[in-house]
Amino acid sequence: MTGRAADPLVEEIENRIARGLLGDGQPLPPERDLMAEFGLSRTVVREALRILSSRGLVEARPRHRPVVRRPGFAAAFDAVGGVVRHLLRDRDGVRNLFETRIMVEAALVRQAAAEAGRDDIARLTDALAANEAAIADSAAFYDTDIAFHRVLYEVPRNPVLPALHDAYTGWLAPQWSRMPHLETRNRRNAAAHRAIYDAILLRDPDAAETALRRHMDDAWDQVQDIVTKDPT
Amino acid sequence: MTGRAADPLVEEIENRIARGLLGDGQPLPPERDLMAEFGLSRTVVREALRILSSRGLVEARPRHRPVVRRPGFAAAFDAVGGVVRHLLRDRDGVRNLFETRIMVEAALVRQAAAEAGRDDIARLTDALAANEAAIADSAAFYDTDIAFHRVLYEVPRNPVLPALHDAYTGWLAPQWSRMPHLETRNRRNAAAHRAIYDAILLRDPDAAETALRRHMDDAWDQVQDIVTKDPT
DNA sequence: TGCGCGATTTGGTCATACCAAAATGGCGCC
DNA sequence: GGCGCCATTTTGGTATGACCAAATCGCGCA
Repeated sequence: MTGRAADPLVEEIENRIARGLLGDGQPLPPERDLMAEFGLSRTVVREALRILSSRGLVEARPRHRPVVRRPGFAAAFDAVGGVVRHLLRDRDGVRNLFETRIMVEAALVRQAAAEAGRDDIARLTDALAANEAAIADSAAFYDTDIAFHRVLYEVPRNPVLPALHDAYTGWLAPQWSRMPHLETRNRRNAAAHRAIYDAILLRDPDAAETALRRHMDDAWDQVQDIVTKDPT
Repeated sequence: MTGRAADPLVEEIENRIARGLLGDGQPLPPERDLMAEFGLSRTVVREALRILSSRGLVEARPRHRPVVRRPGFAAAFDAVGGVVRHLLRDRDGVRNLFETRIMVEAALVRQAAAEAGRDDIARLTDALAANEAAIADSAAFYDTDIAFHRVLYEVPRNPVLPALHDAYTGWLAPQWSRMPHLETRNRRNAAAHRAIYDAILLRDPDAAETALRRHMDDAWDQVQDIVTKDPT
């Protein structure tokens, strides 16, 4: 395919990570050792490290030894961060992404309404209580708001979904943080959360989806005018 | 944050691309020009180019000038390809990813049943007809199968979704291609497509979702035993 | 006008050197 | 004897310069 000299090294390290020879959190061998072992120049070794880093297999903080990361789906979403932030420069990009989030969460609340277990309900209850208790404190409200939504992503027990939630919130945070945080807003959002919660308790997927969509559309209205007057 | 010397250069090129100074498909200036313009060593310039490449902003084929690519959401999914392929090495990874696909497509068929327009229906009709006409030809059936599903991703008019579909099919293709292609299977799958199609025509989201889930679960059964005995 | 071949450009790799930050290890102090 | 501080070593980041091979460009020829 490519024919890069770094490819064999990349592949070898990938294999070692997959086999567990290089465990999670363990530092990679020094670059000079790698060039000795593979007979490659440092240029190529560093090239390989950068590729591994961009794939999320290795975490390369500036002046530190690269650290092995057995990648999870979170690493995957990390890898797209750069592009996505680019796509969020215009309002359409933000809207498109947010629409997919609405779609996903609509599916999630339907699923929660249909098959949430006892423990899922319990965690939803706790998250909602924490959220309502934080209405007066906008910073805390923001956190508990996110936490409430996150519980929805945890219900299906699929590790892709919590990672997706983290990605969504991380990407959209810059937009949302510019939204004015008012107690009346908080109260409104907490009420929306409760509506979703109630519908799930009632095992009513349609009502849950309706409540979720109302909530998300409302949230969109809150930020829309702000996103519009984006500089740059 | 990082303090890399390459960062200013990366940022500058990102800005030029965002501003349109560097148009889509246009080759980037030669590395030697960039080092002259920014007073950086070629090492750093190449580092910057690799970063841009990993972000999908430039397409760097091995021996060619890097080409500017105004990134779309497709580029984003491209960027994750490496990690995802890693995560698909074990059966759980495949299952987790496929489950998200089921969830997304379930949401899509619901939406299609609820609000597909005349043209959407027309394209679904055509795609289904093409699929049924290809039952005897497994290669063609595979293509038209994908095309039928793709129409579902196009209904919401959100560019993220077709890109997601391409990503799904690309990632899962290695697993699916090892599945035996039999005419009886094709007939079964085509029938499932028709069931989904009928439910959409009837404007019945619940029936559409049920048909879709049945179809996808069936598809999973077809590959499950194959995925299991993955050699690595 | 179109094509082919050679000169030039340009990306890929290598070798070396130097710097600064990080890791290391030993020394002295408590 | 244990713990923290400092000098040494290790190691990643960057700069230079050179060479090769492929890609590109341009000139001349048919």
